[in-house]
Amino acid sequence: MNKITIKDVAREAGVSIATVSNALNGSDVVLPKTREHVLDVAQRLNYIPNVNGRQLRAAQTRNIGLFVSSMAGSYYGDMADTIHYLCKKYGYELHIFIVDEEKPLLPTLRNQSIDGAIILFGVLSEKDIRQLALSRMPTVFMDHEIAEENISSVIYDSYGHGRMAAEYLLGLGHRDLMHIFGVSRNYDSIQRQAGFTDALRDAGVALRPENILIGRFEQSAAYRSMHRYLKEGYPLPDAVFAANDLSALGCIRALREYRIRVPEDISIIGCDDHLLCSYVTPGLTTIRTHMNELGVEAARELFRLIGGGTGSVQRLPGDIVVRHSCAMRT
Amino acid sequence: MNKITIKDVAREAGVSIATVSNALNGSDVVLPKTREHVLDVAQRLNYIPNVNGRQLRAAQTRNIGLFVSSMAGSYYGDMADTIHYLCKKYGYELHIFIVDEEKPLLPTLRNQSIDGAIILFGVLSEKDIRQLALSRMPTVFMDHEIAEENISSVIYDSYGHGRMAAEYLLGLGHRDLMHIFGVSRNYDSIQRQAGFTDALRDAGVALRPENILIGRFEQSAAYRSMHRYLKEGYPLPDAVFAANDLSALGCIRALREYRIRVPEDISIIGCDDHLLCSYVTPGLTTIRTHMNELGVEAARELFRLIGGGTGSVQRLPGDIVVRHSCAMRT
DNA sequence: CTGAAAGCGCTTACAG
DNA sequence: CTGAAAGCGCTTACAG
Repeated sequence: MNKITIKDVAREAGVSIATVSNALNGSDVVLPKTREHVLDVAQRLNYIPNVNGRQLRAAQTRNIGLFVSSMAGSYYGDMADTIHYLCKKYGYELHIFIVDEEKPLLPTLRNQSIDGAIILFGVLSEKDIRQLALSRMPTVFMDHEIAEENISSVIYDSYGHGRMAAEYLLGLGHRDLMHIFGVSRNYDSIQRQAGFTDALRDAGVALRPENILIGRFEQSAAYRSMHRYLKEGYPLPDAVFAANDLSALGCIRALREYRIRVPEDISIIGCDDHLLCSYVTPGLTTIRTHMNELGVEAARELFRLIGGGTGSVQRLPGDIVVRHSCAMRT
Repeated sequence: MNKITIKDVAREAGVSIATVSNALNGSDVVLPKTREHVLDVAQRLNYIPNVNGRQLRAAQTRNIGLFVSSMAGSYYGDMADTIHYLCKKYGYELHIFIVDEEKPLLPTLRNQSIDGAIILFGVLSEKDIRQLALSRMPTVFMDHEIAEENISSVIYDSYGHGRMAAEYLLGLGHRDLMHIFGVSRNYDSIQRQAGFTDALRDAGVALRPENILIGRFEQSAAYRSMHRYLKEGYPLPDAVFAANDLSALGCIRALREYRIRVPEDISIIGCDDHLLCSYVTPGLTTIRTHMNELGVEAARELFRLIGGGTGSVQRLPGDIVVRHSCAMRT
């Protein structure tokens, strides 16, 4: 068990630990010759600085924390890579944490092992937020809207996505619409539905209350909801806006079992532009939400905050990717 | 900037910092009454223990590190969730790090901010491995075979996967086979190819050298290789074993452009059982590698090592998921 | 049961 | 340019 510390290096090199520290940290006060010697010894002893010792004393950690609810399903993976890439570019390490809903997030956030945080998902109470604001820890939220001195959010324009879907379907001549809703307390879900229903209302088009199904952003839940809907004999709508692509696919699966053709009998538009969209048949028309750009903007925003900038809210617009799951009303 | 330390709590509660520490850590030496009082004060002051202070002193960190090359593409995301779940169950925190190929991995590993590591991907030199062995840090590798006192590996039986694919295709009557290779220095790639070619050799079936194409585990690379193969007018093989599902899909895309039908004209088997397999048409027959179980086993193995167990090598067998991309030779 | 004190490994003014 | 010393926030023997 060779636990080499700065002391060992100092002794071996015949200098003080202060000099070792200075040499190692590239401080230019130390004589080049001394420096090289220290570096040599450190290398030879396989010296690895202890982060805890360093961080206990140092003002900054050069670590960024990324907090995610889950890494599954290819949603956040790409984004994590993107954020990691940017952190590296700015000279920071990225630590990814999967958030445990039962465990308070705040302690980890305020641990002072990180200089800033990007929260892709995390439940914080009002009180937590107030504390976070007081702590001055630069933080970027991606799961809802908030702005404080040291807190920004970089989010999807989910309200806009909802409107966009509605307007696209209306433009194809559809009038009897349906929405596959996501998750009740999810900000994007709520916003997408709001945008969708507002656009219908603005166009003077009624939405049957039974035409809002629960999809929970999952294939299976959307499948079950749609299946039940058809089984109970409700009239088939003209078109469906699903809160995400997976639930659109679940919906299509149920329709297929009833021999209802997409897009001949019903049009479907999803949201996200998931990898699957271009693989399935028919290709799924969807709203591209630019997930990676969201990651890029979040990282940039975090570094702006770390650099002393003040919090703001940023919304990323989406656009429609037309494939083959929507058709003009005949 | 309210940075509350154990000192503040001690002062406010009118006790020593030792007592605060004991109260907070649930040590039963402290009088219940004192304990509650301290806990109250800590709560009121929003005290959050500093991890660095603690870890500098404490023997264990209760942290596990997971090292991944990339989180993109839905490969490792599910596994990360699985491992996180198990860590939680064992009372450990999981820190996920995306490995930077240019940056030495060893320092992070030996940081002593973690009690153990699972390495899904990481380049370590012979010397690094020796040091790792000396450091006694419990470590589980998933990207190649290795066993030391404190080091285990839990890996796919990739050689077996290759054999399995070959035997399945031979069993369908195919004799002119092709392999879409993955990445040259990847352990699983090499093993899959070895298993495949050994099985052919054992069956006395020749493999044309030009029938090993480069797929790099990617759709696009496999597409390009297959496209070039067809363009140059080589005879169409009976069946293809692709090193993973994505490259199988790239291969299919190229075939489709040449109006070659799967499985009527050519059979294709992939590897992994990626989410996509059941979505594409035709459904992709593949070798299920049980990625999640691999994660489960890796975590279990790590905790066994942490508990004092000694290193071993564990291989997970795969099995064939039959869909619609392979047919009997007619 | 409680507290004074040492020490974990490091950085950073401050002397020299 | 170099070193002695203080101190970051905590835990843990050790006295009392």
